[in-house]
Amino acid sequence: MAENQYDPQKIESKVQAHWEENKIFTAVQDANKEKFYCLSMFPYPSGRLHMGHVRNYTIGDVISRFQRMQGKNVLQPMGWDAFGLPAENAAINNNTAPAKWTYSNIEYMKHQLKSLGFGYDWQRELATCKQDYYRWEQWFFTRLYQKGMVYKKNATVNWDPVDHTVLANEQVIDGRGWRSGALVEQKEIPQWFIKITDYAEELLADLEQLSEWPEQVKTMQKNWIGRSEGVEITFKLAQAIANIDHFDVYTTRPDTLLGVTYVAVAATHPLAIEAAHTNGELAAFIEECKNTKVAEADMATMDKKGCATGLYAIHPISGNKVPIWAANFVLMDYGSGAVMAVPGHDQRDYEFATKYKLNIVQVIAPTESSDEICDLSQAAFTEKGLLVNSGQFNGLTSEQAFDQIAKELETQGKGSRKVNYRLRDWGVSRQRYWGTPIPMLNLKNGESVPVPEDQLPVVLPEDVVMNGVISPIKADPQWAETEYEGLPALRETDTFDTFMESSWYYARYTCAQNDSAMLDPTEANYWLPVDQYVGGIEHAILHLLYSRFFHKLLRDEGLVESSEPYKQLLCQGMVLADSFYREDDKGKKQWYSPADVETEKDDKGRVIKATLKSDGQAVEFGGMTKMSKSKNNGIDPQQVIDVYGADTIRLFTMFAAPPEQTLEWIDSGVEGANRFLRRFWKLVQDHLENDDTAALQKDSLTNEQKTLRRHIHKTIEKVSDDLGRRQTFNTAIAAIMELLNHLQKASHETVQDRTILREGIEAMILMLNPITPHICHELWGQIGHSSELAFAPWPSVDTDALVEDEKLIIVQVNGKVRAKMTVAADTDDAQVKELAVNQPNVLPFTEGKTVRKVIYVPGKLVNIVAN
RNA sequence: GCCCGGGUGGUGAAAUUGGUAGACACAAGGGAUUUAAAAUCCCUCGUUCGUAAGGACGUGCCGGUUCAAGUCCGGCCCCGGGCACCA
Repeated sequence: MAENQYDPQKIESKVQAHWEENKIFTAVQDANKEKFYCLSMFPYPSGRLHMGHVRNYTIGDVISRFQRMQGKNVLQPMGWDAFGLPAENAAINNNTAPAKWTYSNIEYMKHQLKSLGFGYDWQRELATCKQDYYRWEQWFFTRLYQKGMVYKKNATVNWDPVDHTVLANEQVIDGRGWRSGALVEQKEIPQWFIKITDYAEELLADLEQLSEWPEQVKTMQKNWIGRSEGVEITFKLAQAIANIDHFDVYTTRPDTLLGVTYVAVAATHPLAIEAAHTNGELAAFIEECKNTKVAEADMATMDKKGCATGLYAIHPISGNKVPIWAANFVLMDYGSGAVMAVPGHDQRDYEFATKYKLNIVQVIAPTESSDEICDLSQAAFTEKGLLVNSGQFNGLTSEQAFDQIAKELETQGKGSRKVNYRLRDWGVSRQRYWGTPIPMLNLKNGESVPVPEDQLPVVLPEDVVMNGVISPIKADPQWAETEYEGLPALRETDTFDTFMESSWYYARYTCAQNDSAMLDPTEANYWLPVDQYVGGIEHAILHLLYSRFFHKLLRDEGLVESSEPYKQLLCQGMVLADSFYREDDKGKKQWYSPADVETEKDDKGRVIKATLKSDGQAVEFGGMTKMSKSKNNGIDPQQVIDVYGADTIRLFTMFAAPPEQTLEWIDSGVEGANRFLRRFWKLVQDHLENDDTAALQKDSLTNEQKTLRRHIHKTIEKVSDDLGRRQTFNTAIAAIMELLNHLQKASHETVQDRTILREGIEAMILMLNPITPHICHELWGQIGHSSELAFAPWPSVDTDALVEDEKLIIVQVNGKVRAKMTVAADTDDAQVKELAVNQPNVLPFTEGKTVRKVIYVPGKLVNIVAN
């Protein structure tokens, strides 16, 4: 009997060994099969897998195995997004080196991935922190430099004035440095940029080709790129200052130009800085503006403040003098660092003008209104309309005025039409250690040149000591010293943004071991583009946009032929968990794992009280947020794997919710998934006790047998559609569960009964294989197959089995269900309506009323309209 | 603040093109089996009125379109993601 028990640990290690020995998931080019490249976003090796990883990689594995059963040549690789900030912090906390910490995490997480039974081609494994990977990124960057795609300019960073270091946005908490507690300042430092804006138009236009991407993601990208048509206008200064006699602004509403009553420049704009030399108030204001975080969300929500510069500009059309203000909401890094202000027709300008008592002039009147005056006492009028108070342009519509004013400015040489993008060039410099060294040299004469190809890679030393403040390669002056054409030169000590590595890893997998080129064109062009990409929705903009951009750069370098990297995209919803913290005196938050916290919830499920189990004292509730290292709310799947096995956690994860939906993790329910697998196991064992079967006699089936076969084939039809087209794994599993319920209740008295039961069992094994491959592999062998289940063809639907003799029709009166009736499938429409109207449960609701209309939705529903 | 999602029983969810709201599970309650427990099997399970048949109400809130709305439209509320140096 013991042999008959479902023992996941035993089965899973056996089956995983079988896959490994037989190299089932090793992918090689094959001209006879259609290729299918399935990719899941690679993990940051943070230490252990969390539920978000399990969800992501199970989805990818289900799709890969499903496609393999469709006869495709499947490539599914895995690797490590190994550079990044957490390694530096962990190194400090654990008194180790980032490299050592990272490699040991990779080792552990790789073991976890293998124990979950994911079918990866491990021969293609890569880690971005290894020089055989990043050397090609360095090489490619120098190519981009030579093409003029790379430039250096000043950009703003968060500066910790105590630690003398640059902070990531995440390291700024309530405006203070997370270690020092010092008020963070904005600082301008020189950084490298890649001209993604050169590709803005193509990145926008090519979204059209991505028919298998979620609309939501395409909309987000489109809005991020933010194409607008407007006019760039030159304002002359009334009086030049320090050789500056003009500046430019960009507007999408040139029709409101005559409503400009002031202009606003960034606090760090040269005009503001020059004016501050003789204006103490302004100098103080500029100083104050330094104490904001650089994140856009902070800029948008802060109080809008300004200070008059004392300078004036000449309005390009009216010739009036308008004051120039410095304002904290104008970004120097974006556009020209100056904006024109139309308080009558822009809400932000309106609020600013009201606060500082600046003029508000109406120049647009509502089209529909007979009265040309609109009420500007409460808010700006921001819609388009007819021009007023605009001299020669009065009476024009906003659209006509756009053209006329643009034309006038162009004629006078004071402006021109311009297409503008919200998208900014990609700043790739980071002042951190654990990243790819930027392959540039700084010469004595101030020039910068790329590291010559024969000196690549610039290797990052791995055996270092972190002091938590300064990057080890910045701390060691000798590291940077080198020569260029016989002259002393200093290496760049900044490293790349880690988005650089994740922007091209999908391509490198096609030839991960190649040490003679970035990409092998025959491999890359065989496998690319990725057919299915799976990853978290939180990457919908930045990673996916950078990656699309990089693909176009690779194309233009002649390394790939396609224009887009990812054909189909599935954005899995995040796995969320409660988060809890305590704040210390400095305001620094200490996060506690939900596993260590006891909560009380109100009747709406909101947390009203939370206490730490270890000391019984209160902790603050930080909301339900995405599982992450930084909030310490990742739930470790290892315990579930240890207790129930990989198949159970895979099944439960896929069953809990549709893949795109946010999932609030609760582990009750895991038990149910395991129960299902045990029932499935038992069904097969019971069948094997008497598996005497014969060829199916389709024309001598009883009604019960016909019904069971219809269940089997309807399930195959639904599961094929759910796994293939809809990618709703939860409903596929529900359908298979229903089928198990039917098979369990089915008779196995006759040979014919057992033959149909076996048909159902085989279909179940095949359909569950993508989701729970270990148990399926084992049962496939037990029922007598010697073929490899991973390559078994997907079951096909017998359309004869689907035919139904009768249909269930719902009968409504005025939209409310009053009866249900079963009619023969060939009953004609008039007869169905007649039957419906005369249903005993219908008559009381139509009595005394006139039947106005009878609507029949064929095969489904009759609605009788009566009053 | 801006952009993108989401909100359905005690819980996770289903309803695919506007056509039976709650499939499939979890939890709970009741029963069978067992010396006992585990495991397994059976039944009940949106709220409410009713002995029952059946009725009324019900998909975050308010309003609209339609024979028919969880689904479409308008306005709000709440929750989550992203906002360019977390990955």
